[in-house]
Amino acid sequence: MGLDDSCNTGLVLGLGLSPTPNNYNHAIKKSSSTVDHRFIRLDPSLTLSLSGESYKIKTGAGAGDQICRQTSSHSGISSFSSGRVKREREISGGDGEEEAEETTERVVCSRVSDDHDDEEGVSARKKLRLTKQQSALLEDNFKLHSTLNPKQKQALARQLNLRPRQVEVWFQNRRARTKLKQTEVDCEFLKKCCETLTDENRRLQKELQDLKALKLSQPFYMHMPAATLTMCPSCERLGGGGAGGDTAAVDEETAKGAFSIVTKPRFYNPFTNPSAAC
DNA sequence: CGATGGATCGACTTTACTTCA
DNA sequence: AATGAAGTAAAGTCGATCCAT
Repeated sequence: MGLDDSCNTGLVLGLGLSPTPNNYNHAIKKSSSTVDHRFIRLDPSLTLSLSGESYKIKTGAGAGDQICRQTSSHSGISSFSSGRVKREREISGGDGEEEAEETTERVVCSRVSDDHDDEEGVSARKKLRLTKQQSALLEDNFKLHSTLNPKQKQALARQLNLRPRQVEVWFQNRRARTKLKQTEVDCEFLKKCCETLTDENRRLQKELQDLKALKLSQPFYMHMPAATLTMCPSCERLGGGGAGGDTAAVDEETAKGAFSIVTKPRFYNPFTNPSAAC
């Protein structure tokens, strides 16, 4: 398309009705004849993707601890201070924090309680905070495949000491975050495109005005044979015309008027055809 | 072949928790 | 130190879709 890799940032840009590669593995895991259209969409839109996306998990605790260290109880939420949790996270953020960590209870911990998960907690919805280890492992798995089949989910849940549902939710939210992030990147890129095109449009409008003014002030050009006009061969710019405009920008009215200079119809592409450089 | 139910997804929302001024 | 607003992420809900029965 010519828009690809425009900014050399590792972004891959596509435009048109191309399949979005999101969850492609999931889409193609189904029978080849019935590709799930939820994952391969044909959108008439600009698509942009990071070649090596990395998502930074901001928080996390318990780098050195076990995947799940069940502590006090389900009811612990209201009994701890936020300062304590904060400290714990800070401590566990770096390396070699095992010692300090040992002294700190894991305030909120995921646990496997497949059978009677909701019985004790009643309606009090408690918030799981994944440990750093859990997050890292989930992240690694996500890099391998952004969706999980039931077996993978089970295995991962077992490995992480979480419920399969929790693994599933994590992957769902993770995909959502990826998509959101991608949308933001797309948005920024389109904003830049818009700005570039606006600038170019402004420049061309000015050029057009200059040419019109030139046409009015120098009517003798009307009688000059086109062949006598000198032009820059590369950009078709008039060699001795004062305003120095790009004649490709000349509108129909002007084109069929004074300067019978044949110009190639061009579609301006701000990335592959930076006319400003001419 | 159509109906049905379960599984899974994305989209959107709610809520528990954290961070920061 | 306490507090409230804003941000973040886990979890809930809902509708759509696929697939086996």
